[in-house]
Amino acid sequence: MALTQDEVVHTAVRLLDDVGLEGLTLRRLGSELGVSAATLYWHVRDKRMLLDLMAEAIAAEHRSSTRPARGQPWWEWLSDRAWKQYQALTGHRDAALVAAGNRSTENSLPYIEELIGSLVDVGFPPREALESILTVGHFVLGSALEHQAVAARGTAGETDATLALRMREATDLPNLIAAIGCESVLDSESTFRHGLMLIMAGLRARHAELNDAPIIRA
Amino acid sequence: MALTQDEVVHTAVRLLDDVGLEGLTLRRLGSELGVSAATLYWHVRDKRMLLDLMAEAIAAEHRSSTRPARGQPWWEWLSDRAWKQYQALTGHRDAALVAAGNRSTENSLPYIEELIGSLVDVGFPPREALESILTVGHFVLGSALEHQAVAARGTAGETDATLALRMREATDLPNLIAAIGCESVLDSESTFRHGLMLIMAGLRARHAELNDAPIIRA
DNA sequence: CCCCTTCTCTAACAGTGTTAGAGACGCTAC
DNA sequence: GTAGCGTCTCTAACACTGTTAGAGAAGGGG
Repeated sequence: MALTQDEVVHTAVRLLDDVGLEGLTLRRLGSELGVSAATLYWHVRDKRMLLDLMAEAIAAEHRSSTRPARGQPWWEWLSDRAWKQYQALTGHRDAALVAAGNRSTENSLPYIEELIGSLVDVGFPPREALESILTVGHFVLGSALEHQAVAARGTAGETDATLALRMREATDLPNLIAAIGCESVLDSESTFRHGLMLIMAGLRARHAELNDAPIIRA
Repeated sequence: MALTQDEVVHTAVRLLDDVGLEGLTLRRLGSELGVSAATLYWHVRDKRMLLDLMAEAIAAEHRSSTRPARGQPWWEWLSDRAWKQYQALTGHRDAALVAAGNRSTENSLPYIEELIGSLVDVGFPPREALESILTVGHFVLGSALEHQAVAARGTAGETDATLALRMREATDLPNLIAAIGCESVLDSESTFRHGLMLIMAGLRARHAELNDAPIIRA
């Protein structure tokens, strides 16, 4: 049976997990598919386009529950969406880097439309809803990027442990040492959750400012 | 006079502004310095290391006022730091991408130490101060990345205007259209400011929770 | 049967990061 | 002065990359 674009994209994602972004070469992907590298150009215009499709496939993995469940507070729902997005990005090796260079196609627009709708429904003006969703998205991307940069640093170069050790020896970084504490190293997941909490707190404050104040409400 | 590493890094940054990350090749950089490509390997171990040094040089551009001015609220000071960092990243072409792939050296540790110190001084526990600063950093990186991705999309491929136009024709994206409004396109600077405002609001709420409540409550 | 679309191939091109090894420059020690 | 030595730069090449031109196999419809 003839090779299809979906097949190319999906085995490209699987190959990315194995060999990382640097190892993802068209010849390698071709041999994975039992096909020459040139053949891939029949299914995909560019390597750039392939990466775009990959980024979209990864982002679409966890796209669900585009509306809050019944009785679920909107901030919990939004937090959950951000968390899923973060998981999708950190779940595949170097996926954040792929998404970073990505020029997003317009396939994500309906999804964003639904997100905005949910925030508009609870009282945010459309413009502000969009800006807030973008804010969450930027935070997610930056966090995933940093998470994977740390991971990449671990494989090659000096590990985090030695870095932490050197810090402990330095007496001129008291606050940093106090921040990391006795635990070996700061894990990026708790940092992500903290940041998400901050943004949600800001969003709720803003929501109260917008909706409670004008309408005299108890 | 012999070439120095600083010279290499700085003309590399200048070259990046001209030709972008894709155009930044070692041979091109060499010819810019009147030197062969192989020579650069005397001053720099890798291309990866060169990029790391460039990212650090760019990040260090706007590093100043590591403490709030007298009488300046801490959140305004922190906002300003984030804004300067954002400017440094968006001020150089593709700088966010360079910073994204960067394995950060430890030169930034003293800077982070000072930032934490300023937040600890106003009553944040060290751990939370660090996580909050990282949160701001991730948001800045993600925002800069998206800003430059949009810019790159503008040069090659279909422009934002046509994209916006197509959206306007679609009747199934009412909220998105309402969000963008009659203005041509959403500018990333105002989105950044909005996100920053959200994080600062969250931070202030958390600050109140930490410092005011315990006195009254427990 | 022949044409035509769809898919895949081989061969090559221009360019990349990177390395080995050979020099040129300037300083210091005899 | 000159021999030696570290510092810096060169040429030539290697292995690889994305990408393209053009040739060919497979199979269905006139």
